[in-house]
Amino acid sequence: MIDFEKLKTIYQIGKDLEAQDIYSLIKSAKNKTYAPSEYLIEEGTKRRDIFYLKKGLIRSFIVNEKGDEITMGLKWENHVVASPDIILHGQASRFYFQALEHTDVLLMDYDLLQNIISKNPKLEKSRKYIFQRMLKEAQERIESFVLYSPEERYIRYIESNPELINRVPNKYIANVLGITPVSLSRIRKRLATKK
Amino acid sequence: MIDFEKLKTIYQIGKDLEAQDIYSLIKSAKNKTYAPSEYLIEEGTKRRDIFYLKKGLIRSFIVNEKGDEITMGLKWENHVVASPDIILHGQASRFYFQALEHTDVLLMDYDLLQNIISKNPKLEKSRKYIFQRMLKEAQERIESFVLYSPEERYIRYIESNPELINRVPNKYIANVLGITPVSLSRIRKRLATKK
DNA sequence: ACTGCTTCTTATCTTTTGTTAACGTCTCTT
DNA sequence: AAGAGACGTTAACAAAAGATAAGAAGCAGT
Repeated sequence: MIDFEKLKTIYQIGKDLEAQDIYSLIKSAKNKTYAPSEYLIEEGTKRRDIFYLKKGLIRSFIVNEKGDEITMGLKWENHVVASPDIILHGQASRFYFQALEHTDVLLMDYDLLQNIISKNPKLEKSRKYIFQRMLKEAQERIESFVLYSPEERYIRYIESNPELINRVPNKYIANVLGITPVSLSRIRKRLATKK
Repeated sequence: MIDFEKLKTIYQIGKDLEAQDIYSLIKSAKNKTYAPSEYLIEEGTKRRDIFYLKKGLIRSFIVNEKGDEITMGLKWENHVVASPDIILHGQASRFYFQALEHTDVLLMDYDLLQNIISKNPKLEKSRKYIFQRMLKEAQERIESFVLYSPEERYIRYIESNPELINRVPNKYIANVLGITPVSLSRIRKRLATKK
């Protein structure tokens, strides 16, 4: 039976695909849904899943020595999500990936995906595109840490992601910016009184 | 005439290549040498060069509104160097890339390289490998900003790159860590007196 | 509607960082 | 050999951030 939902998503990810390529992907990808607070990936997992976010919001966090949860990243619609520990290092994930909203994903095994891509040259363009986009995001984030103060970082973050402030608790945003929630609260007050 | 130096380097980058692939790369790649303080890439450039560092040390920096040079990154042997503005954003480079030591590189046009890779499926493995390595590096750097204090960041940086401290002025390392040279000097003193 | 929990803010205090400037040391140049 | 720069350190002060705790506001669940 044809899963039109899935087909639509895959078609959006990899344009210019041939029927055979699309079929390969559909066969191995799975739709899945997560309720708020459910985990896509838990700490210690080695399952090499990679997720494409169709709808919803995911936070990744790590539990430090003190037992505090530190939010590393926030991802939403059209982002690709995977644990860098598993995919890039081949280790068990130190991170949790948790849905903050009702979240719809398309997921598949990373190695299987890479195999399919390697056997379907047309897909290489998509792989290159996704890697480049991830690198671009990472690069920009590093820049923000090196070049800007926490206050400037916050201004830039909400300016480039204005929808987020209504979807995510500030304490998570503080972590992403590399500061404490208390400090973010003070920054917000400074900015409010300046204007 | 055969350039054995070049051949050797290319062979190290892309293992399992066929003769035709190697020939494609050799034909388009160029060896180049830079003296200390020479620029590989200058601000404003759009030349889509990508460099493989055979020997030497490169710092990338940006000049901010105050006119200060902020060092964004340091790269040395076996790293791949390119301007993210040019390669990932298609814009003119905001960064300078400057040799700090006598530096030997293999360079080629990025688009040409991508073309060659696309036409030589065997090379896809190398592309994937390089992208993954760059992502891994970026990911780890972001982690260090989110999870650790400047002091911890410094300790980790010199522990994982012990050779660097003797090759690079501290003021550049301070920038890379997202702090001022004065602050790094204080951190170094704190660490020295602790022990 | 009430209770409990989470989030955000505010306050206080300590620690760290940024800023600016001065000083010693070292290197390179002339 | 003298002078100029570059680099690292130190000092002094202001500004910001971390840590901890307490209170207010909002939300969820019963």
